[in-house]
Parts: sequence; structure tokens; C-alpha cells
Amino acid sequence: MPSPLRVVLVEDQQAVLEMLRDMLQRHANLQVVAAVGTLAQARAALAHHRPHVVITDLGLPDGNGLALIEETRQDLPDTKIAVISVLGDAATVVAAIRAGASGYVLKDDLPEDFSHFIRDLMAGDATLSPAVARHVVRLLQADAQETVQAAPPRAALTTRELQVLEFIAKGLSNADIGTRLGISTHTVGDYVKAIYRKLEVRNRGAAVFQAINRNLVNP
Amino acid sequence: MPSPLRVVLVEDQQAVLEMLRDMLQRHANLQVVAAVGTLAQARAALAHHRPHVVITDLGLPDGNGLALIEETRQDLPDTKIAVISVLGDAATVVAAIRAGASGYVLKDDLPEDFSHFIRDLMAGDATLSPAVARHVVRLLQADAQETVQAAPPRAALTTRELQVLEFIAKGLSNADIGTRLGISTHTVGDYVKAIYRKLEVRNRGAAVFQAINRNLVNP
DNA sequence: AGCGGTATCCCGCGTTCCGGGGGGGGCAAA
DNA sequence: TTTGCCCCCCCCGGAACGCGGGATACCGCT
Repeated sequence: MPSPLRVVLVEDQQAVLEMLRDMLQRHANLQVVAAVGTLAQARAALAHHRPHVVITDLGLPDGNGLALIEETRQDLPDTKIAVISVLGDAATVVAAIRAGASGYVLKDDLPEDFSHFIRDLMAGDATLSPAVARHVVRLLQADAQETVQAAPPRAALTTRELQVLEFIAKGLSNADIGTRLGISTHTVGDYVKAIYRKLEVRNRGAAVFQAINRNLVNP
Repeated sequence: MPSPLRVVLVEDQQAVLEMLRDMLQRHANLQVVAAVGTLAQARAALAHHRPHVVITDLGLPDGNGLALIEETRQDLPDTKIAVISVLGDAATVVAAIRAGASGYVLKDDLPEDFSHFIRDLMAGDATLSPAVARHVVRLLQADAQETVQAAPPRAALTTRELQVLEFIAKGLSNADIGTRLGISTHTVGDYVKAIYRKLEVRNRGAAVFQAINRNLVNP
């Protein structure tokens, strides 16, 4: 039998904290090395025990649990982080996950036995409550929407115009662009005019801005 | 009692299909209007029944379930889509969710009773298997990593310089910028010079390009 | 075959603006 | 006091911009 997994619990409601600890204690191979109710205590416990897993609430009396998540990821990159919270709004959920949480379960749907939750966590898996997952899924789908919508409205510019546009972004003068492309400075000017017309701008700065906006050149 | 939710099942393994249908049929308020095993049949069933929910496999004999997901989102935007699959790799999972799936459950951890799964789905929530959620979470965290890593190398520019930079990107002349900011044209010129020096460029086009590259202005 | 449309190329001219150089002063934080 | 930020002014050459005028070639349509 390997040494048990060390777990630190952070939760400000004493009753909930006790309940969680009892649940976890029942399982061999899990050792709750600390069960605390404040951010300060949590920091101390983390530094001292360097646990495998930390399970934390977000609304702590002396600060936000988000900070704890970030610190943990910084200082103990191998420690897995799970959130158990009542907060299920999109902003909170996404912020917590971005900060480093691998699991996010709402208090409402805590299962009777969540030792498998810990096991999944250590395996790299993530348990998300359905109401939490919805936000994550939405976010991904929104990203996908953008990337497909951003693609079509490119076109409009001819290949030559695109070449000129790239050089403009690099800061070359019309004369330099002409030399590079083997055409006259005046001709470059013509392309520049065409670009301005199509992008509805009247100078280089705005042209580059629009070009990147419309995905015509890669930044 | 409202009219039951119409469900279409798509799954090529006959045994699994039967099992799923039996599970769902047991619940009142759910009506499995079609249980099919091919992409072609699925398309027909969707067009005909216009169900509230479609539950689909990904590996179908006559094509990829991804296409079905995309089509469904296009044609029946109010229909909720769930995936039940053996495939749990990152690429597949993320593609399915991006395409429009709201739930993704691995066959291995199908619960005995998943009527609540359907209910969650209709409420807008998403059920993800832990092994699936891991990929989604990783993706979000990777995004977050990039955005914080892209942040530090910004700096350098003062707030005033950033203001000027934004106006340059919009295509304003120095004189116009001066008017907007209530400062002299000459002063604007000074800021422009400072910007060029810091971004190591010598004209507006390249300045805007660098500015976006370094995340100094939002495109 | 003729036609318009578009993309590519070239040129001149006048006006405006930009970019780089110099010189300052004030004010607050370090 | 120094440093950084903000603000103002001068000059000048060269570049960019907007306007006009061309040319050639390819395409699809009629």
C-alpha cells in the first residue's frame, strides 16, 4: 500500500467542513492533513503540508479563494486543486478554472461518496457539475463561433494588394515596397489607394489596424 | 403534465442502442421517437421529428457524428445535443463541443439512471465525464496561460502614449489626435516619437502592427 | 466579335502630413 | 536631486495622399 494522499480542506462553514472531512476520512489512502476556514490558515497549511490535493471554497472570510488557487498553482504545481462552492455563475466558474482549478462542484450536487472524485483528480481528470460545465461549454462554443465568423469576410483584396499590405505593416515606404516587388513607386501608390478604398481608411495606421482586424495579415 | 420531450437516439451498436432506449423509455415525460444506427437515418429522423434532444455516438458506419452535430445546430438551433461515445481524446472532445454538443459522456461511466441528464440538458446545463472535462479544463487553462504570458512584455508605454497609439490605429492625424486629447499637435508628435522609439519602428503602419502584436491595443 | 469589368502596371502634380532634430518648462514620485 | 511623465515650440526634408491621365491583359456575358 502506498503512502496515503494528503488532502487540505478549506471551507469557512464549520458544519460543511466537518462533513467533508468525515466523508474523506472514511477512506483509507486519503489523509486530511488540515481542515481550515480562512485564507491565512490555508496558506500556512499548504506551505507546511504540501498536499497532493487541495479542496477549497471560494468565499472565505479573509479574501477570495481565487488568490489561493493561483498561489497554489504557482508554488505547488503538482498539487491538484478542486473547488466546492455555492457560486455557479459564469464569471466565477471560468475564473476559477483559468486560475488552475481542475474540478468544480456545486455544494448542491455533492455526491454521497466522492472518493472517486479525488481519484479522478489525481489521474488528471476533472469533475464539473452540470451547471458549471454549461459555462465552460458555452465559452468554447462562443470561441468556435468567432473563428468561423471571422474567416469569410476576408477576401476583397487581391493578392498583390495583400503583398503591399504586409509590407506596409512592416513599415516600408512605397519606394521600398516598389523595389521589393520590382514595380514602380507609383504603382505601389495605386495599390495603397485601392487598399484604402476597400478597407475604408485613409492612411497607413488605420489600414494596418483594419487588416489585422479582418485577418488579412497575421500579427 | 406537459407534452413529453422528444428524443432521438443515434448509436450503431444495436445492443447499446436498445439499452439506452430502454433506460429512457422507463421515464414518463420522455419519448424516444427514433432510435437509429446510421448517419443517413439520423438525418431523416431529425428532419422529421424535430426532437428536443438528440443523443448521438460519434463513430457511425456511414460517417462522422461531428457532421451531424453541426447540421443539427444549424437546422434545429433549439435542439440540445449530447454525445455518448467511447472516444475520449482531447481532439475529439473539443471538436464535438465546439461543434455544438452540450453534453459528453463516455460509455464507461454511463449512470444507471440518466433521466436527470436529459433534464439538465434541457435546462441548459452540460454533463461532462471527468475524463472529458479534463480536456476542456486544460484548454481553458492553456488560454489563460497565454494571456498572462502575453501581458508582461507590454508595459514600456505610458498611458498617454497608449491613448495616442489607439488614435493612430484609428487613422487620426497628429492634429486630430491633439484636438481629441486637448493638447498641441506638436506634443502629439512628441508622443509619437516616443512610441516609435519604444516599439523600434519609424512610421505609423509598423507602429500599429507592433502595438497589436504586443497586445497594447485591442483589435 | 464586341463589351464591360477587373487586375495588373505606369506616370505627373500639388497639397498635406509625417518623422527627426533641436530647444524648453512644470510637477510628482523615488 | 534625479527620474519619469506630461506639455509646448521651432525647423525642414521627404514621404504620403488625392487627383488626374494613361496602358495591357484576362474574364465572362451578350
